[in-house]
Amino acid sequence: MITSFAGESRHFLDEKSRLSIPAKFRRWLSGDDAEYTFVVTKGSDPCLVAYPYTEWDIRAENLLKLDHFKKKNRAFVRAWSRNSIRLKCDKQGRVLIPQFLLEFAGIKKEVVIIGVLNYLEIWDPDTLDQHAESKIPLDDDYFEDLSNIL
Amino acid sequence: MITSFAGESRHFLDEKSRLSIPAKFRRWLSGDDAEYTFVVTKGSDPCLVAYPYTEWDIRAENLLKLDHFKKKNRAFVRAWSRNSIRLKCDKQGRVLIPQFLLEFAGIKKEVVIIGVLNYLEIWDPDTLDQHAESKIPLDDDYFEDLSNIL
DNA sequence: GAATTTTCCCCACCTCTACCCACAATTATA
DNA sequence: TATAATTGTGGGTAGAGGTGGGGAAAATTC
Repeated sequence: MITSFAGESRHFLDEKSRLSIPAKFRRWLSGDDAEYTFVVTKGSDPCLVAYPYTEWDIRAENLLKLDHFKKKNRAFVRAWSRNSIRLKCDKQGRVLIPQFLLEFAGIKKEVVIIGVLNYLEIWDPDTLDQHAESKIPLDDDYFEDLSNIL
Repeated sequence: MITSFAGESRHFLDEKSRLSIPAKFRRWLSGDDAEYTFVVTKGSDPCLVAYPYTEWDIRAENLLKLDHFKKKNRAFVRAWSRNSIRLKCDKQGRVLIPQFLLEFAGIKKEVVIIGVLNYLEIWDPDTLDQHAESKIPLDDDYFEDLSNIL
């Protein structure tokens, strides 16, 4: 069994741009570790993604194996790494998300946090609505592929 | 778990050409060691690279294994070694980077410091933009290869 | 050996972070 | 249902971090 997130919740950035991580997610993110450390980065969709630190670390270890004499690899690792921010909740369970990440996701005040299996997604509500509206067509072929794994 | 750098931050050289190493990177660079010693050298890209001393040492050990009867190897090791400068932060967490290294990276006043897993990169912002813009094409084939390790 | 330059320690200042406390709202428990 | 515990949010404040600059010590040059 994997540690998995589920559900969503709605929050607000406070005056100081701090974001409360919902308590249930917070515990999942950090495991039993009381440090509440995790990694936030840009998602493939216009949202932010938060990994438990252990998840991120596995990826980092793998990227270390890439041949750094190849320019492509250096470029990829650089891009991947510079957007990944290691965050720690304060004693109230809040984190300060860097401005450039908030801007990337178009987050102003209101925020939707979605648990997606082994990571969290952090969305601006409007962006999320639009994104969901532009319904990606899930056709028969797609479900046929899915049926192999579900 | 590895000590790994992530994220980036922006700094300025002060009047005396001193560069503040961001506190979070500083701690990672030097491990538990309070001496804040690390090694800076020319990167493979037009930037400077800073290794924790232990990381640099591993590389040095590996280079020792090269066959020194081969001219190419001697030339490479010589170039690599003469550009590697051991630096120590002052009590304010700043280092004085030699002029020839600043020139190599085209650094004038503003600086971007990027954490890349097991080392730091130090860039001139404009150079970095151009370098990122000249997007090394990361095509589908590339990501297909990547998916094996991520 | 004197003069100049370079390096590095120290102090000062301001900003930003993260701790602390507070409290309302919600959820859990008796 | 009443009470207690947890959670989300607000805001004050101490301290850490980044930057600037004076001046002593060390190194270099003349």
